[in-house]
Amino acid sequence: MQFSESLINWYSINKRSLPWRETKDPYSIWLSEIILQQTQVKQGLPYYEAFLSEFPTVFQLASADESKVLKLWQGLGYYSRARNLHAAAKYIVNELNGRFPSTYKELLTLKGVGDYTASAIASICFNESAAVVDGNVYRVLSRYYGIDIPINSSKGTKEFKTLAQELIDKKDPANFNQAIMEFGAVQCKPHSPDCTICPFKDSCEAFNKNLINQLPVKIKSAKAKKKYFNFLVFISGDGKTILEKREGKGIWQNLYQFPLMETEAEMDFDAFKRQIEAHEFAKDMPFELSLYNEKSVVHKLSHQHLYTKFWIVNVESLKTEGVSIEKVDQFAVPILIGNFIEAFSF
DNA sequence: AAATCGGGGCT
DNA sequence: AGCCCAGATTT
Repeated sequence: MQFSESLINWYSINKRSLPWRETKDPYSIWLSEIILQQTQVKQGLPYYEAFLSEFPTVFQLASADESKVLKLWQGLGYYSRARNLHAAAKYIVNELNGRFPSTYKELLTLKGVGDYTASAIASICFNESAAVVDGNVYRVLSRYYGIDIPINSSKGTKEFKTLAQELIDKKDPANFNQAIMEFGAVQCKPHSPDCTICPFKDSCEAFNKNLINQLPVKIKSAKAKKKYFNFLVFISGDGKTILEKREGKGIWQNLYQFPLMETEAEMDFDAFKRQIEAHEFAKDMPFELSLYNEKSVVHKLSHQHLYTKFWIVNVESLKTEGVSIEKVDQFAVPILIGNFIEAFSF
């Protein structure tokens, strides 16, 4: 039996039961693929259910406000996915009359849809022989064929795509693609896979040369930089606080946060009080400062470690409009802020 | 080619 | 602490 055939056979026996495997509706598949980018099934599953329930078709998604889409996405991370999902939905409804793109090439024109996602939708929904190459596929192919080209080098990206495209079962691209990914997720796991029960143990290069733990090879990324975040949690006498929308570049675009003061180092109470006394907002505005967390909350992102303190600033009244405290939980916020709001409960 | 963009889970 | 996850986009 050929590699592809064995793989599909393995899949038919071992595949997990997942909601997006019960449909070929391109909108549903698209939604699942965007949610699952760099996201484990367990984490993405409740979001998939929530989105499909709130927005059953691309038309409802297109009609929604972005703020609502981001609120539903809250906690999942990589928020450009939500913004691009929404923009693409509007494009499909307004420019394509709601007709979903049906080829790899057309799918690539959607915001947030790259090589992997276009291949996934084209194969699963439209039977196109476009090979997917995700983290699972890199791992399975690099081990089975003993390929040590770094998977995140430009050469590696091309080579693995070419190899996957050669292997794909053109009679059943949908099942081949899902089979190789599922095999990577369930059997050919990153850490200590049980190779003794693997159907490919006889022909797997990495297993037979004892290279399972060396493959795949990946170029290391730079270490995360430390940042020091100080959030000002205003509380006014009439029960309001301040939330600001994050604009421009950087993390958490279009999400809300308490006014942020970033510092070069961790701030203690006296130093921070002096700093904000000198700040614009404090002019003719008496305030009482207290520190919510003496120990910084460390929020770890891929490229930043955020050392965070929440400063409670009690004032009589706000200079700006502000937000009623009971409405705070209607805003989409980073989970770092959301956790604070939940714990503090005003 | 390298950096950026989240958050959770696992070792 | 380091690595991975049904990657895409920008620099």
